[in-house]
Amino acid sequence: MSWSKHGGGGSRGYHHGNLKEALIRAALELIAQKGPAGFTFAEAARWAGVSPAAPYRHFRDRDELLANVAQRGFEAFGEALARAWDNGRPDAMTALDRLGKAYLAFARTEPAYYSAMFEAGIAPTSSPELEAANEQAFAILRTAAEALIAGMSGQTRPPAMMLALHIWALAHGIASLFGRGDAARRPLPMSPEELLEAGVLVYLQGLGIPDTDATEPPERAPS
Amino acid sequence: MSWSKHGGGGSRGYHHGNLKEALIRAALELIAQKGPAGFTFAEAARWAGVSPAAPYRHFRDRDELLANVAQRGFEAFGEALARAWDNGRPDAMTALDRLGKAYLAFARTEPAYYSAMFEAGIAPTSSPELEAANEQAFAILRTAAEALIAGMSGQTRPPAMMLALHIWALAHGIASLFGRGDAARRPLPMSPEELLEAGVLVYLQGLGIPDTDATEPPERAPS
DNA sequence: TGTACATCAGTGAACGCGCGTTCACTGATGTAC
DNA sequence: TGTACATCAGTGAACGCGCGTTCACTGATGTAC
Repeated sequence: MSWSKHGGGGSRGYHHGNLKEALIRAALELIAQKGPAGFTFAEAARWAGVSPAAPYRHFRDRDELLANVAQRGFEAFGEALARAWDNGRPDAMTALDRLGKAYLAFARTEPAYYSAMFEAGIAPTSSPELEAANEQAFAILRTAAEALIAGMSGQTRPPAMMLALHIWALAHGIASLFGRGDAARRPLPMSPEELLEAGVLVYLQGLGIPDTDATEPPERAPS
Repeated sequence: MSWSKHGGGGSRGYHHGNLKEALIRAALELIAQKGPAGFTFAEAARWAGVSPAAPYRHFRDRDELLANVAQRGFEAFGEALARAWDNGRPDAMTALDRLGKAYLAFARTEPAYYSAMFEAGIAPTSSPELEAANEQAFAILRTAAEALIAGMSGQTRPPAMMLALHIWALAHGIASLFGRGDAARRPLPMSPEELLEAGVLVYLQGLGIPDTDATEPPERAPS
């Protein structure tokens, strides 16, 4: 028996047809099951229903496959963040809250991607595509940071880059310490989402956002 | 040739004398070189100059050895943090700054410990000793959080636990994204220490610390 | 102080296993004419 | 529309390797008397 063709009903003859995709999916499945360490080239091939030599037609080695997975991960991550940010609608604070939740949701529902991206020891510069995907995901955070400080005067306005890095680090810290599904998760007296939201609110408060004495009215939604 | 006896001048006969220690040190060395994944029981034994069967006298399996390494790590981590905090002398803000630097310094100078502690997939509850060491290290952060909010009135005082968790998550996020020595480090337009310090300052500002309209005088050090 | 004995800690040989990688190969697909 | 041929993608057998684990064993150490 062979599970080689998961999606679609195409017949699997001598040629697989979409082996590259199948290998990436297999890698994701294996990483999800046993972490980025417990995944081998040979097993990915077996999972795709293909001989152990076949993967070499598509990837130089295990690392190249992993880097590809990480790249896909960053692409999906960037899309999820962009969707959550939704161009800052209806206002930056509301959108930022969604962004934070989307960050944690991604880390939780796509642990395989997340660990390939951040914990597999892959250099973010190991391929131009990976680097680009990485930067594009981070760009969402930067855009959000810029929107948040847009109303501030030059005097009190903090660097957007710094703001973005702080939010990223906090979200990543919470995700990797408390937000994972596996055994390494630490117990927490609240949900990761609550912890992140509270942290970001306090932090923005420290920056003077929302700009309490600014031109725009605060216009808070009820609770 | 055999490097079996690193420290001390004891003779190595049939008995190693301190194999358990030697294996832990070997594991640290191997993890530092190749990450927590690239470390095997057999290689640790070879490193200690001992037959591949010998480690079984001291550890049930690879995971038990890893958990032991993580435990040592948390012990050393807790000590380093406690030393940096120094009971909050001369004041909580100064001590907190040292604490943050000590956190990042540990992650950077002891990457093997750090990854065994946080990235090797070991459950923090996998042994009572590990759990205790873990809690003791976190207790320092909690103590610091309590000292920081000590002067605040019950009205505005935030929960110490939350404060400690936020600082921990931010420090961990920065350490794992930007503070490592290996290839996975991401470039940063400032030092991790500066990023952390700035983040913590903004965060505390958001909480109303230092308590600008409190009873105690601010007493800021120059610069 | 010496001896007998129990316990401890490491030996070394052996096993089965899965991995990474290579190789000449072959079935399938696409394309020029 | 058909045929010849080049290229592509996967085969399957083979290799050397290091790992984890076991086993009966043996040298070293400690202790009772």
